[in-house]
Amino acid sequence: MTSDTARSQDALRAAGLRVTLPRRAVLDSVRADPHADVDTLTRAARERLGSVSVQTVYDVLRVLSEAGLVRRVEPAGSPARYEIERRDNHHHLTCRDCAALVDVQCTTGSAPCLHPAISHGFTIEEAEVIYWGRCPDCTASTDSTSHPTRGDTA
Amino acid sequence: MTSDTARSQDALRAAGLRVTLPRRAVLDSVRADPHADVDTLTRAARERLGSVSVQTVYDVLRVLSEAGLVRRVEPAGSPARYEIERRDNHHHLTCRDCAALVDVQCTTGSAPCLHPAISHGFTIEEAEVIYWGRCPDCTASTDSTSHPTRGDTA
DNA sequence: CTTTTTGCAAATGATTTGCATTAAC
DNA sequence: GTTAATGCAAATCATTTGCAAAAAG
Repeated sequence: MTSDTARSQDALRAAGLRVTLPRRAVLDSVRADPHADVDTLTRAARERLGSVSVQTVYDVLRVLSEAGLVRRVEPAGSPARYEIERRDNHHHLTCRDCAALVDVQCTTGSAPCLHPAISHGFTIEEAEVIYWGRCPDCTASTDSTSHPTRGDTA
Repeated sequence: MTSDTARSQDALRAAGLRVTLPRRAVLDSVRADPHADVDTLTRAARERLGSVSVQTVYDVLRVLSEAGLVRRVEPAGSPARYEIERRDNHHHLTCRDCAALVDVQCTTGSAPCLHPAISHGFTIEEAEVIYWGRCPDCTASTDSTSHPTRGDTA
């Protein structure tokens, strides 16, 4: 028990973030329940703390995501879910009906592949690939310069 | 002009859908402006029709998506965008700053690949892969039987 | 003429914002 | 002591729902 909390504390320190009870509780909760959504994480954090506001959980998750401690998974049509960032290039398998979400580790090394090593019994209908990055304009204006208003569509 | 509208009319008929002015207008608009969002499509459809309600555009897009005529692209953090379904296994490149969205055609045939043939000048940070399908439970209960409430998390 | 589609208004639900209070460093 | 984090309420924004009126087959 203490070990997990200590681990979270170390992770926060290592990331240069202030160590607070809500941050430790949320990070512990993400570790304890991978793929939990904000609502679930709020309840889990409350069990550890007594009380935390939903907005604080949102704030903590945003900070942890930006710091690279957690990864936000946001399949279209269901609320965002969170997992500990493992930097292992794993992907996700999700159910169109019940929104179940499981990890998939690819066989082909670093490149995503169409047939995941373990399909977990899922019937796979589609592999959705989205490459995230910066467009030429935003890459150019990345340092401090103002970039095109978020929301513009190309 | 007439050719596009006729094409949409044929596509609707072929899909077994009723042909209505809003449906033709929205389908034409998607063809004319790939990756447009609901708001943009509503304005475009209004230019063609005089008036359509936003809710109708939503309804039409849902119907067209279900019929396989259009494909919904929903990168996390920006409103859904739509394109004509081409069934060509192409993927998307999106900008974290301005949400620009462009198509990517992979070189490796049917399997998604990490380095898109044409990067369009984007700085690529991450390849997000989500496999869509049905989990074992939902696969089992696919025919008429009720399935687990949408929203359950695994 | 029967079924589907449209339009409107209101509801929903996840997420963000602004600001005063409190806690970390 | 300063700066940053929390809590609360209210706002936002995309999207859905319910139901009456209109149009398609």
